[in-house]
Amino acid sequence: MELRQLRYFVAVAETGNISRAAQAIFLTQPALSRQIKALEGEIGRDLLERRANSVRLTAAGEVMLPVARELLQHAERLLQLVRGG
Amino acid sequence: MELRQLRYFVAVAETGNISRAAQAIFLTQPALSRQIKALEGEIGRDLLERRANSVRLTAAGEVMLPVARELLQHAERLLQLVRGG
DNA sequence: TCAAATTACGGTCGACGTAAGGATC
DNA sequence: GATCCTTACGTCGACCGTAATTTGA
Repeated sequence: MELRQLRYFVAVAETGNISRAAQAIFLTQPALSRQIKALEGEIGRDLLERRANSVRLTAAGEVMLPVARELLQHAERLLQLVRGG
Repeated sequence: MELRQLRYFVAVAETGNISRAAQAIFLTQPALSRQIKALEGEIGRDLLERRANSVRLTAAGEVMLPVARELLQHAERLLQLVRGG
């Protein structure tokens, strides 16, 4: 698991749509789809419930989202702290 | 910045020696040395003070170490939470 | 048929290992 | 000279984009 993948996951969760998320983070749909799959594989849980024209978070995804956001904010704070000091 | 690089940095900080850290995390000395350099480049601060037979943390490195540890623990908690739930 | 996701395939960039070089004790 | 760290160089894997396939409204 890497921060990059958490950023991807949060982007998808925020749009509820892999295509738009991909645009938002300047990536293609397949690339993003693959990374989410890889993340799910490593975690051992599905994070998205694939639907017709969109995706929804699974229970595991709902649990993950706020913690992933915290973690990314934590990483931002780390950078500010080390750079600022 | 990726979690992998933070894991590498913590390993180096814990041994005070790139060679031994590399052994501990099953990596070669050059690979580890490069990743630390890359991390320093991205952050914009030196993290290590290169000495004769070892390395020491710089001020920025000392600031970074505890936060990096927290962040990695945070990542572990995330995994446990998502897997356990 | 349209819009979304996935799978397949090829290319490119990055991380790694081996080997060589440099510095300090 | 021994033990570090770094630089150079080639390889392999990972991520990415394009194209093709699949699925559902």
